[in-house]
Amino acid sequence: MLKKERQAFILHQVNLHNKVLSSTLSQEINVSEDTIRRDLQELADEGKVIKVHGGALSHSFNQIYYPSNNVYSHTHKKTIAQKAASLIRDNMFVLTGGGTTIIELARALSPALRATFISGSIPAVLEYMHHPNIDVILIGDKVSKNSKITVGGEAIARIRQLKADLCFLGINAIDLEHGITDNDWDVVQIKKAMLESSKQVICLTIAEKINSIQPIQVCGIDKIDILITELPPDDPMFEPYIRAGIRVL
Amino acid sequence: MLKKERQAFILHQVNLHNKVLSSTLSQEINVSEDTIRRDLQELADEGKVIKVHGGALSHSFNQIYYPSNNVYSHTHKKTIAQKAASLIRDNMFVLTGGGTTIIELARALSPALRATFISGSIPAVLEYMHHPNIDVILIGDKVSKNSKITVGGEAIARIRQLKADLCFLGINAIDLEHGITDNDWDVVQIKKAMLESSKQVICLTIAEKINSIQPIQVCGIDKIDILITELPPDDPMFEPYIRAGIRVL
DNA sequence: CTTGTTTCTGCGGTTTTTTGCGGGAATTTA
DNA sequence: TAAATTCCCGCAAAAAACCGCAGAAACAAG
Repeated sequence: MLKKERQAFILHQVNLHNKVLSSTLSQEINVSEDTIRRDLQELADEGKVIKVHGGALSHSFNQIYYPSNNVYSHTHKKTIAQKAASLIRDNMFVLTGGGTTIIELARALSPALRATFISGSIPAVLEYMHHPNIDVILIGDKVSKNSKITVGGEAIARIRQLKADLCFLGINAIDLEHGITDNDWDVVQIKKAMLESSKQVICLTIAEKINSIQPIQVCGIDKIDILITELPPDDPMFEPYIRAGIRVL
Repeated sequence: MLKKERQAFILHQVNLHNKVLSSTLSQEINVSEDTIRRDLQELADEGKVIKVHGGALSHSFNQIYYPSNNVYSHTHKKTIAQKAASLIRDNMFVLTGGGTTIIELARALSPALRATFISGSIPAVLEYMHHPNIDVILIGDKVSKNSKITVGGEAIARIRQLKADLCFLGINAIDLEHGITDNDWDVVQIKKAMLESSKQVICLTIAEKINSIQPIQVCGIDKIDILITELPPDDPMFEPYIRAGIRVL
């Protein structure tokens, strides 16, 4: 069998099944695994396949990746994400909501981190999936198209069964008197369940949203353990919150 | 034998078999391999064949095996998706797996369609979310990074609670004797649960995967109600499947 | 028909390509 | 952490390609 012919066959298999194993191919074509590996390397150099440990993947399958950079207050959210990521230790169970700040958190995670992330947010799960050492648990239920998270009784029941180490919530409004508030009934129910099911509750928000109010309450400020914004923790804005027992980062 | 005559014969062989070996040609025509090589070189310079180490290939070879299209068999999958979409009626409950064909199905849905889609595939759910009148139910559990669907006992238990009208499965291999087969244990478990939880099972695949085998069995062909490929249903390839009681579209 | 020229072909020797294999490094998995 | 895969590097053997070259064949013209 000619080399080109063999490579064509391999490419065919990759495109057909989205993945191939070097061992299987070497048996099918009756050549050594080294040869297969060299072929895969060449095809990968030409951009025809994606070479991975043990075989290769189809390029088209993995290409659902969108770098959304034009997010409001993007740099602010990045600094928030950095601070939040520093709280996560190996082998922790982390419960997260949705929202752009959480997405940034997902991107800020160290590749070396080994942890389990649980979320009902589809964009967040997409990001977690790209990390090498993170286990991702998706909470199922009806998908809310606005917020892109799963909502409903089933999701809440699943969350109630958990006891996570950390819970990260991107919040829309926080105020001393009314606590965390939001504007979507279903999402609020999920957030409520999440913060009840976690040992520590960490709220992420840009400073703009501090001291603002939305129609529906998620919880009082007494439930919050840590508050993270893009500002340094000694900003005078935070004084009343710190007095209320919240740690600010 | 004249040189021109010999080259004409070689070209004929190349076009006939899509490939020739210098060694066999030299035996057939009774000339030295050097002569064959010189002939192939000339034909290659004229653009008649593609010379490779050990022989030569026809141009159609490259057209067949190196498709210029970005996504492999993309147009095929679109026609499959069209046929599949035509089966869905308003107010149906539809269970779907993952894979590129299912993504195409999601994109082929009429904006006017009102239905409920249930899936554990994250890319598929992303597509369903974009539709105005579709309710999306996400099946939760641990996320398999390879296949981008949720897998595990929790997901299977949720699927078992359902009885959907239709179940669409993108399949990787189907064969009369071995039925539907696949190569990922967890995914196979999910697919098994899905086809048990649906009144009708519809398999989507490009025709190339017909009569191929993968290591793990999903189900026998008796479980399949409808089979959809890009080919017309009267293609002789389908005869044994139709005799086995499968409706082909 | 002969002769000089050009083209073609096979052959020996050298270079390049391809492939399998051994062993150690790196990575994954249990 | 240890065991098992898989990868990577270099080597060696086999196959194929390349390079001249010389003899054979073809061709043109006197």
